[in-house]
Amino acid sequence: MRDVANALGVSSMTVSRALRRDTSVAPDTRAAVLKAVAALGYVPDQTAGSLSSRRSRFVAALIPSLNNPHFSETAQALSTEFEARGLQLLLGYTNYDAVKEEALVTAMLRRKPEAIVLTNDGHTKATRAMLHRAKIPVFEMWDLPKKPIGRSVGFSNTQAMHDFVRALAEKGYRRIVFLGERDDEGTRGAARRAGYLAAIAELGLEPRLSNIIRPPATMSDGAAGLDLVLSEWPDSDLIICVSDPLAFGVIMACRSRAISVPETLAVAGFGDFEVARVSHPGITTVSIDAHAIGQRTAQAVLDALADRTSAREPRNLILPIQITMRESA
Amino acid sequence: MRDVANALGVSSMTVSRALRRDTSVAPDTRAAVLKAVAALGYVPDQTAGSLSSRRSRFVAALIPSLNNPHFSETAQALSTEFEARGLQLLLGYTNYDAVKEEALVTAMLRRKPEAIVLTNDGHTKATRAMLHRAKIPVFEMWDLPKKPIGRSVGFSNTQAMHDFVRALAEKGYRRIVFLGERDDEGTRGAARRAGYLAAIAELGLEPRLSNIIRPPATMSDGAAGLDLVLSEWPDSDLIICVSDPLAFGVIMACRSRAISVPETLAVAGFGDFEVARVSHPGITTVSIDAHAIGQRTAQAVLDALADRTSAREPRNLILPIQITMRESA
DNA sequence: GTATACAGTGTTATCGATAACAATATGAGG
DNA sequence: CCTCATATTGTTATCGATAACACTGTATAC
Repeated sequence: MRDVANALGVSSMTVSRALRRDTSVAPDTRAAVLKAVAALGYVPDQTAGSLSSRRSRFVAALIPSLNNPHFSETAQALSTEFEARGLQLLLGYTNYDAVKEEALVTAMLRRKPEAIVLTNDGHTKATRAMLHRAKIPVFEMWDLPKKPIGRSVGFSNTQAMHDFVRALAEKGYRRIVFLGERDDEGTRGAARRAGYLAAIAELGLEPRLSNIIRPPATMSDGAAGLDLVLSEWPDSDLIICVSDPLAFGVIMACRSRAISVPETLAVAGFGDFEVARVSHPGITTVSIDAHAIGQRTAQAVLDALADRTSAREPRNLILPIQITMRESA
Repeated sequence: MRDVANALGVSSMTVSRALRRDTSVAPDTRAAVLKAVAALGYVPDQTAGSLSSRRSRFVAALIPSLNNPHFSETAQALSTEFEARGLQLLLGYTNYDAVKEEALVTAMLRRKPEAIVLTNDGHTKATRAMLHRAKIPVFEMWDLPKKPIGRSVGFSNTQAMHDFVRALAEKGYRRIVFLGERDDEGTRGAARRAGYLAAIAELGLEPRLSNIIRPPATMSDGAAGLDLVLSEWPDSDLIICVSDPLAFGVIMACRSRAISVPETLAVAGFGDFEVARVSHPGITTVSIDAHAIGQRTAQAVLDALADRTSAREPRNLILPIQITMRESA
C-alpha cells in the first residue's frame, strides 16, 4: 500500500480510502489510485484490514456434511448471498457429531466471524458457552432447535410428517407403517416418527412402527425393512419410510418379491432426494427447499448484521414444506 | 491475552507460547496458562496472529459448484485433510465461469491463503497474472490443464473415454455412437468426444457423432437424443452418452419406445453419478474417485507447504479412472 | 570453581491496514 | 475581503498477536 501511495505522492490513508469507496476522496485521486493499484498489482491485505477495523467479513457456517445434497445446496445458497455483500463464508463439517462441532466452533471463533450459522440441534455445553461469550449473532437452520441459542430458520420434521400422513390418509390408506431407525433419539428420524404417531392418533388408526437397525437408513436396508414390516403387519397398505433412500430400497425389494407398488403396497419417502425423482415408480415424498433455507438464513444474518432485526420478525422462521405426490403412493 | 497474562503474573509472550506449543515453555507454566485460558474463556485472535506471523493458515479452493456431488465430495475431502493440519479451507463457487473465477481469486488472495486450488481449466489473463504475483503454490485439480499454472491432480477425460470405448468394443459393440453436446469447445464433453474419436479410429470403426443442443446435457435431453441417434444411425448397437444423467434419459426414452436395453440397444454413461447406480438397468459408466482427487490434492498442497516437494514427483499427477460395467452395456 | 549451554521467560518492534482526529484548501455568503 | 462550512488529504495511534533478540538462572563439563 505504501508503494502505491509513494508512486502517486499521496498518503497511504488516501489509498485506503480510495479502495474502500466509503469516505470522500476526489474522483481524480480515486481514479489515479485504482490505476496505480492495477499497474503495481497491489492486493490489499484483508487480514490487516480486519484487525484494524475489527470487521472480519467472515460468516461461519457449520453443516453436517457436504455430501448430502440438501446441505450442499443450502451452503451454496448461503455462499452466494453472502458473497454478494462482500462476506466470505467459512464452512465446516460436523459429520453429525456435537464434539466435532465444538472443535469447529472453537476454530471458527478464532477467525472472529461476524455471525455463525449452525445446523445440528444438540450442542455441547462448551459450545453454547463459547457462542454466548462470542457475542455475535447465532443462527440455527434446518431443524427447529428445542433450546434455541439465537434465531432459527427451518421447518419442523414432526409437523411435516404429520401433514404428510394426513395427506396420504386422505388418499385412502389406512394400515400405515412407519419404517424408521432404531436408537435414534434426538435425530430427525425421531421427530418424523413423532409426527407420524400424532397424525395416526388423530386419525384413530393403528400405529405400526417398524425399526431397522441403526441410523442412517440406506437403500440397502430396504430388503430387511420390507421383510420386517411384512412379518409384523402383512396386511399393510402403505409404508412410510424415514427417508427416500430407504424408500427406494423398499421398492427394489418389492420388485424382487413381485409385490406391485403402489397397487399391492404403497411406499412413501421423505426429503425428495434425486433418487425419488428417478425411481420407477417415482417416490411420493416430502420436498424441502434447501436453497430457500440457505437464502432465508442468509437474509436473516444480513439483517442482524445491519441491525435491521425488526422486533416484528419471529425468532423462529418456519418455512413451509411441500408434499410431492408421485406414483409410489 | 493480556488478561490471561496478568491473571498469572506472566508476560503475554508466555501465554502466546503456551498456546502454540511450539517453543519451550515450562510444563507447569503451560498448564497454568491453559487453565486460565479456559477459566477466562479467552479465544485467541487468529487475525492478529496471522498478521504477525505472516501465516494465514488458509488454503483457498475454487470449485465450479457444490451441487455437483463430485465436487462436493472433493471439497469435503480437501476440508477434512486440511483441518487435520490446522488449515482452514476457503471455498468459492465459480459456476463454471472464468470471469467469476477471477473475481473470486481476487477476493481470496486478499485473505493471503498459503496455497490455492482451482478446478476449471481456462482462466482469464488477469487470473493468471494475479496467481503468479501471489507467489503461493497453485494447484489445479480434476481436469488436466492445457497450460498448467502450477501442479495438477486429476485425470484425462480424453484418455478415460478412450479406454472406455476400447473396453466396450471388447464386449463386442461395433456400431458405437457418441451422444454429446453441441458448441462445447473446451469443456469436459469435448475432451471425452476426442477420446471417443481416437479409440474409434484405432479400432477401425465408423465414427458416429450425435450432438444435442447445448451443455449441460440432462436427463430430459434423453428422448431428443435417442430420436436423433435413431434417425441418423438406426442400426447402432451402443450409445455412449457424455454423462450419466443423459444416459439415464436415453434409457427412459428407450423404455417408452419399447426398445430393450441392452439387448436391442446398449447405453453407457460417464461419471458414475448416483443415478447410474439406482437406474434399472444399472448404467455402465466411468467412475471417478472424487474423494481421492481431493485427498491427493490436499496431500500435494501439504507437501508444497512443508517444502517436501521432491523433484521426483510429477508436476501432473494423473489418477486412474475405473470402468464400472453394469447392465446397460 | 569457572566457562558454557540451554531452558525458560521478558522486552521491543512490527505485521499492514483503519479509526480518529488534524490540517489545509476551496468556495459561498455577506 | 473576511468568515465559515465543506471537501479533501494527512498524521498518529492502534488493532492483538508473534518474531527476534535479550536476559536470568540452573545444570553440565572439565
